[in-house]
Amino acid sequence: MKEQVTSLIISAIQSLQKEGVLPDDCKYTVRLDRTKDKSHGDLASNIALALAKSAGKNPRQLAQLISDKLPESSLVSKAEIAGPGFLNFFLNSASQFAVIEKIIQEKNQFGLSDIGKGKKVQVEFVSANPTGPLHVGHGRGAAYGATVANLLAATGFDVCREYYVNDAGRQMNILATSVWLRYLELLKVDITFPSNGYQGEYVKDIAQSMHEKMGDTFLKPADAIFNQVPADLSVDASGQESGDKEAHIDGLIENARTLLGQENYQILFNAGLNSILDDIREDLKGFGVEYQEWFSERSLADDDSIDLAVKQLQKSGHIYEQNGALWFRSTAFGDDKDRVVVRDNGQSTYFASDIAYHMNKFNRGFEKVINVWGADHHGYVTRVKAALSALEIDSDKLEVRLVQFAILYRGTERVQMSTRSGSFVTLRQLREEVGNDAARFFYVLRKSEQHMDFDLDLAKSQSKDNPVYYVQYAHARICRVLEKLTEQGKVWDTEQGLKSLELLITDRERDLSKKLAQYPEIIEKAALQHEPHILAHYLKDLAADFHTYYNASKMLIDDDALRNARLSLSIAAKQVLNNGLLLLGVSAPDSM
RNA sequence: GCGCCUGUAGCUCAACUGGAUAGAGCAACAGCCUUCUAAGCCGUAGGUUGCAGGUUCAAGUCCUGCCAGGCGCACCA
Repeated sequence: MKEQVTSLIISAIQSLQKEGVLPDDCKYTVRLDRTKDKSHGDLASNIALALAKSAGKNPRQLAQLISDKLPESSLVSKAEIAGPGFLNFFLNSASQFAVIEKIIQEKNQFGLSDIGKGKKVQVEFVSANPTGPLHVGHGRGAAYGATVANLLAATGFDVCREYYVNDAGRQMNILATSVWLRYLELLKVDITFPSNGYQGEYVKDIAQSMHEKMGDTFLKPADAIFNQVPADLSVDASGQESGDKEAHIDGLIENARTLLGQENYQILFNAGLNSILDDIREDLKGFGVEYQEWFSERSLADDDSIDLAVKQLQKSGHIYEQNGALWFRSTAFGDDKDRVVVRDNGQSTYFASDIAYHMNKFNRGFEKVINVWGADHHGYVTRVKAALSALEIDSDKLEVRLVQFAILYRGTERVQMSTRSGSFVTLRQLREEVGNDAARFFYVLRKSEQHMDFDLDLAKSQSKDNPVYYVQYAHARICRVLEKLTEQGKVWDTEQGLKSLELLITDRERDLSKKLAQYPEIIEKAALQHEPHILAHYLKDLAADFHTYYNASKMLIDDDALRNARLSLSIAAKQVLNNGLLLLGVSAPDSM
């Protein structure tokens, strides 16, 4: 509908160009917006304001000229000039209700489009280190990434949802060693658990199952375990600190490796990794988040991708050596300092893996790559983009979305989260407490870069204050009406309903229908801008329009034609609510 | 100190990427249940968009400088 009105404007401008009123070469894009104010009609364009300068006319004058040249159309009942020179279009009522039939025909296809034209897009999200369960911060990234991916798929992009598994590196060694030490505790070895080890209960669980499976295979005496290990951090009675927690844990890792041998160490390492990764997979799946690809960081070392990436940078002269390490000259691409890619001990850094990983992404042919990262990683954006530029990959093809943290509240009380003690609030706890639907909806209710307050009490409450219930309730209400219809021994006569749409004459009916017609544009906008909150807010508004309508007009009335017309409108609303909620990963219940 | 993000009604947030009189929901006040779920609906009130300049027909939105909050500045991942 928008396109058709836009083409009217374009043809008016073209005829003005022919007459020499407007220069032939003037550049313009016709913008046509939905109006906020009903007195401004249904659609408005600022074209006369934008072209006033190149036409050498004042905006209102130009608007009049354009208006005079507008071709006749059955859609538009009138076009008028208003304010500083806006062109306001009023649609006739038949075209306003046409959307109802379209929705009823297209069902769950309504709102889908092919503007993505099958372009390959990757959305990488969550990608939390497999060193412990997902917490509520990851939940926001999960809900955001999954919804963006759904939106892109709905608009015709070829989407790959990917999780980057950090299955290499020091943190994983700390996990493996933590598991081993907990295992040793089960065997009554007298040890003090390191302050920098993973403290969570889940580590003990992994140790327990390791013990059940392997018996005392990994048993070593305490003095060997702590042999030559620097003292751990400790604080004495006067508050004086001594020792070094980092050196302490590194010493323990070293001893674990030598005492256990490569093979046994690897068994422990994999036990920790697999157990936690399985848990993460299961957690995300339960949250309605599915991936096409779980990409292993370790695989990049195993297949020499990292070496290859470094060599390629070397070849193009972006690498230099200093103090025995290899540095990438990222300052040449706007970074504030150069970065090490291979350490003086010959080990490549995490950043080197990241370069190889991003090279790999673009080698797979993605035309657009979206990384969803926690806001604390924003420092990495510049250097990763620098690496892409150095590899002669267009860094604009990479879009990094930084998701801010969510702060949990119970009413007005802030919920403290401490990672230290291992007693953080996990995503699973959140899901159990408020339910998947509320969690998914709340997480995407805010723009991604907005700090967010997540009120647990509100998410659980069954009232209109809670936007999830509010939207779901609208859907359930319509289902209930249909149930009631059946109880009355009647059926919805689709054909009669669609033929009788002109009986829908109230403002509320027109408002609701207008809202429904907006849905495809909303999906498109939310998808292209990668902003799910646009959809969430829209569904809230749609639900509000429906509740208003429901309260004002009774549907199950004796007048067959009007009843079927109203049912058609409501069923269209139900369909759109259903389609929108599906994209958000939220259920559309038949009853509540 | 440098960099990124944020600052909009008492609170939580929008505002179609520069458009018309800045909008919702809570909370406050005032109404609506012999009616398909009152898990809802309808009003009223609430603003110098952190501050100060600038750009233009037009600025919450763009540029500059301040102020406040968050996050980051490793041969860790």
